[in-house]
Amino acid sequence: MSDRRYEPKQIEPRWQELWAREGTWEVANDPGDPGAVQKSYVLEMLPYPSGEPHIGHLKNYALGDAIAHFHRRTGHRVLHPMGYDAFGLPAENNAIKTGVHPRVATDRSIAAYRHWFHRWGISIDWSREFGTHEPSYYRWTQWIFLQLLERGLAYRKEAAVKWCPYDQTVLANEQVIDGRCERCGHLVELRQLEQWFLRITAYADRLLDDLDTIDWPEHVKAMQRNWIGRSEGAEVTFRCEALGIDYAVFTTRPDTLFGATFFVMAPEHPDVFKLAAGTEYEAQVHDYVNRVLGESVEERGAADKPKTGAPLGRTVTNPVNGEQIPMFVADYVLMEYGTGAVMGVPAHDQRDYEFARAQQLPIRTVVAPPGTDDVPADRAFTAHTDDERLVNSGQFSEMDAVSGREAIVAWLDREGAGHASVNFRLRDWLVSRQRYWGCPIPVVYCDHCGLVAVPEEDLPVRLPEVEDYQPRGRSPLAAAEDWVNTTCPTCGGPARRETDTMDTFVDSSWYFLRYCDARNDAAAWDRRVLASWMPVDQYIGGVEHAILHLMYARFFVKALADMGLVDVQEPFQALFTQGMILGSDGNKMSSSKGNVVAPSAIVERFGADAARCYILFVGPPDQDAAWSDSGLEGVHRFLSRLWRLGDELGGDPGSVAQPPDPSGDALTLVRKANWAIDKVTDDMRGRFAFNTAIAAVMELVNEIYRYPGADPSARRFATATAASLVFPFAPHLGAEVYERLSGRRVWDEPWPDADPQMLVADTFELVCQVNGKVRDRVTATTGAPREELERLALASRGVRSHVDGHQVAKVIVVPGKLVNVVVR
RNA sequence: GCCCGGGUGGUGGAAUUAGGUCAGACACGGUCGCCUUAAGAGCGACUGCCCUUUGUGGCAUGAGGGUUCGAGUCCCUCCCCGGGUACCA
Repeated sequence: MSDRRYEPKQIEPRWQELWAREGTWEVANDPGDPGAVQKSYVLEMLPYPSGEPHIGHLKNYALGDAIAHFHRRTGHRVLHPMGYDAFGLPAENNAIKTGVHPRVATDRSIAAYRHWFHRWGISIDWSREFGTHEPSYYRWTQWIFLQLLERGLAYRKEAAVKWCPYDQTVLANEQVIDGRCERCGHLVELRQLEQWFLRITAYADRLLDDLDTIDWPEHVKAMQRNWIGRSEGAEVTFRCEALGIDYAVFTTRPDTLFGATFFVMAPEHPDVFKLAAGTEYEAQVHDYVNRVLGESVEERGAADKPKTGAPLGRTVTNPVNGEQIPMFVADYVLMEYGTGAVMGVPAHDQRDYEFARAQQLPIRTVVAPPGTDDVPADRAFTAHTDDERLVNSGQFSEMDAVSGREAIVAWLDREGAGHASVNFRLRDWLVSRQRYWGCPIPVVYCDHCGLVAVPEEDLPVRLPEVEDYQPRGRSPLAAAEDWVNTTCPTCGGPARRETDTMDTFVDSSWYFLRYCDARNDAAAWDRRVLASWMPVDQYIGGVEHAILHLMYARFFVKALADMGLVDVQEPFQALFTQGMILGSDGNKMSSSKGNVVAPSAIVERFGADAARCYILFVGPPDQDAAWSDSGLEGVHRFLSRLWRLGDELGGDPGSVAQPPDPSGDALTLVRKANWAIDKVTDDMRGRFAFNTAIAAVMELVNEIYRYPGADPSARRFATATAASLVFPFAPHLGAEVYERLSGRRVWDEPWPDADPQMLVADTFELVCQVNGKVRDRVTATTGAPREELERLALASRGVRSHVDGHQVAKVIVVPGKLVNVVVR
């Protein structure tokens, strides 16, 4: 046995240099002959370059790399590129703090990331690398924006938008978490501002329906479904006779229409002051609305907050019964959802109930279980049963709730007072940001021509240099006067550039398309090239992007498909969401807790292979796992053992083929090697069971140690097999050991096939049970008939002693496995 | 509240896809041994719990029921933990 030591520091750089020099992982575009060799596009979410990569990145790329290697060696042309999501607030905030230009800090960080990806041995096609902040990339981001603008999918609108007072910019709904800015945690305010939106709501139905066509984790689909929030119901018109205006409301419960005893509008509703004007409540309404609009989004959103509101002094007509019901303004009604007004049905809605109690409004039950006409008002909306029927509902009374609902909607339709309707929770995507470090929006404002798109040939609109990035509620770009003042592309007169930049999620909504044709200067991509790679076959990243990035990217692809620019409906055919690596204390890593594990330190000490293998071995990759130094050492020990086998057996390269007709210990080793091939292959194919795959290779290595005297050809075969199987997880060591034994490059070798003859033994251990309890085990011949197995079991000592004195009721035989004797 | 996950040794986890091999692979930690002047590294053995019957013994996969010859795995009820989301009418 060798007593030399495994030194990853000597092994790993050698392979890294070779892969870099030879461009081993580069793959050419070959749109001419799609299908000749099966393609596989393996992609990890691109990193946001900030400082140095952390342990989560190592996990992400170790996972993707294992899949990429496995696909390559199972006969696929694999596209596995890398880039950087380089625009964004953190770099800009850092610039404000340190005075370092965001471009400088970002480029520095990109260099660090690039260095570590090499050092980790990730098999990346570096010929396609880019950063989203490069003009050669954002030129096409702007181009896509113009395509959206041309089709009305990008538009400007004044709306009550979420504003972060700290970052001094507006935010998308998706970027507000519990009423706070997801970046800085400050309470978000509502402001009435004109902003740029992308019309993602036009795709709500397809974004929802097409979830059924993709292979994503169920919980991610569920989150997207919730976020899209499709509700079926009806729109019903209530007329305010005094002003002669019709107000529509959306309801999911048209069956409760007869129970509407009041009508409520959102404080932001444009008609609120008009309605109250001249009534005795005018001053009260002004006070109330002003107070509510000054509240933060969080205060406003608290669910347990008591219901408040003010009467408007007007009534509307309930279309089904002609009743005049009073109008109110109340902050529990949201302007952004539905029509900004609701009918109040206190008997069948918790919120309406609370409001009715606060305002002392009547509560009328209109849906009740059979045999009851009136349900206690405080319980009416909780207990719903299938056999409920309508009561106090005029001509619809006594109908069951389901057909009553349909009948009421049909009646409304006939009378022109309403119709069936579907509502979505999803809102349009607010994409403009009043910040510096982002992609400029390529439009100008001309006094004569109004809003004018920058012509394609003038792209990119370059981000100007500015001295001061400090956010002041308007974009820092506005200070670059030379840049802002331009000429109108249409009339040639003076014009001003748009000074807002785009949300960085725009940049990352199409980067996976650009990788396919990254060096194309004439277009964002060649459609044929795109068709040869898309969709991404396996996408890998954190769940934190379940809604934002993953929804936006799906929207972009659908919009681009409608323009005839791409040929797929979904960008990511399969998605894998990885769990986090937690600190050794089980908490999320953070510098304040002092539990941060830096990948650089681990790789320095134990090598990239050990770090990568450990992260994959510690548990199922979709689960969170706590970091453990001793666990890492255990994996390092395993790799050392494999290395020493290579050192011992690999003096002069030769055959590593499976030896013919092995017997004795050699047969045991050959069987174990084939078992490991079968197990690892199975764990990798479709599943992501890297932890058990690595465990299987460990078992194989342990077995080789157990039989030091076995025939050397069998030991060489088993060791080379272990190296070949471990290569996707520990590429340097796998390549090293395989080369020592065979003289060949393991990545050029096809993935091994298990020899079916070696997967089954001649005999097996027959489990003998009595009443379901194991009482004996005997050796039986593989493929023996049932009668034979039954006879063996009944004859076994353990079974005889438990059957003795009882009557055998029946005997269950599971061929190849067990016999269960049932006795009374 | 609603929607997803998940509860298995001292620890991370395996077995859950089709119910079947005394449940616990692999690894960490622990105990002991070999080697060594010593330490380290390495190698090897043992390691779920219980027992005044140490036995081809009993118990055991969050709790309680059920289906079955047989349940960690399937069904019902409940408890606990994690994540997402929430005044969406």
